[in-house]
Amino acid sequence: MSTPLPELTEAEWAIIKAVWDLEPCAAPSVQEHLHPSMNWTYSTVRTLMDRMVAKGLLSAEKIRNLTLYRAAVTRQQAQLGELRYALKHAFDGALKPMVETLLASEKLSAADLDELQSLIDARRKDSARQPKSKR
Amino acid sequence: MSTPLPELTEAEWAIIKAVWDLEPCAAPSVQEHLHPSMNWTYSTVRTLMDRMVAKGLLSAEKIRNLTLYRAAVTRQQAQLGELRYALKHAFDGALKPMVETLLASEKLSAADLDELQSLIDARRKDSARQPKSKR
DNA sequence: GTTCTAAATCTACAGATGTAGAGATGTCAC
DNA sequence: GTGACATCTCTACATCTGTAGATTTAGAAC
Repeated sequence: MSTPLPELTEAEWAIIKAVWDLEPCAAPSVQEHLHPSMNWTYSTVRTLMDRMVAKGLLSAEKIRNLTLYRAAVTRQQAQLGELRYALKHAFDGALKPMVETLLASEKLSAADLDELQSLIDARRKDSARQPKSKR
Repeated sequence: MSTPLPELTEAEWAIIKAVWDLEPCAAPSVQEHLHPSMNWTYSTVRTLMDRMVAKGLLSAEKIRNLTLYRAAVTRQQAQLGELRYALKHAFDGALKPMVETLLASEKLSAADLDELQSLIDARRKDSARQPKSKR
């Protein structure tokens, strides 16, 4: 737990998703991969990627005149970072209102609800196995 | 469908929460209210608030030499904006993985799980009453 | 009216972000 | 070694964000 869960900008999300798909990869590949959706030039992509390396979101390894990039945070970590941000600021850390808002705002099929149901059930078993951590 | 759900920075969250608490209110009150936690000067608070007015997050009404501020987005809207951002970028719009991550990452008591349970049940009833499609 | 003061206005600046052009350099093919 | 091409490096600039000092103004108190 060194890095304190990142929050990414939209541009950074686009880049890191491409990197997750392509890694290890060079900047030109990422640029090509994103070109249809983002229309960014090589320079733009490269600048973003280097700034992300500086921030610890990507790692770069230089081989000859080629720079290979890799993600330095996992998808899980990035997802969690975003969730935590919302949880902390929009909901003052209270999980239930957050889930409530989520459930209320999205259209969910009965099947979706079933799946959520089983997530909760699974969770319940876990807690049973490992009784209340602390209180 | 007026404002397309906002995303707020940390500073903006601090301000708008104060405004929700105090509105209608003048900038000095907000500054005082936040001083213990944020330690911002009046200038800082005022600048932030005026920028938020420009963005449509707050509204301002000038009375004599006093400017009264109000929130221009509801707590719900702001919360949803944050959730929508996470949902869209971190989870590509897929709700279930998002809830799953949330449940997996937070420590939840049996009581919490019960509450989530009843949220889902309530949701299920709604869907039943108003079968799929519009809402 | 002069002073005090609360509130406002104006201006500024550093750092982050989005975006990209221009030029340098390494590599391969002859 | 000369080109052609791929890739990199450097620099730039506008906008947004966090932060705040300096100056001005409107109203209150004498």
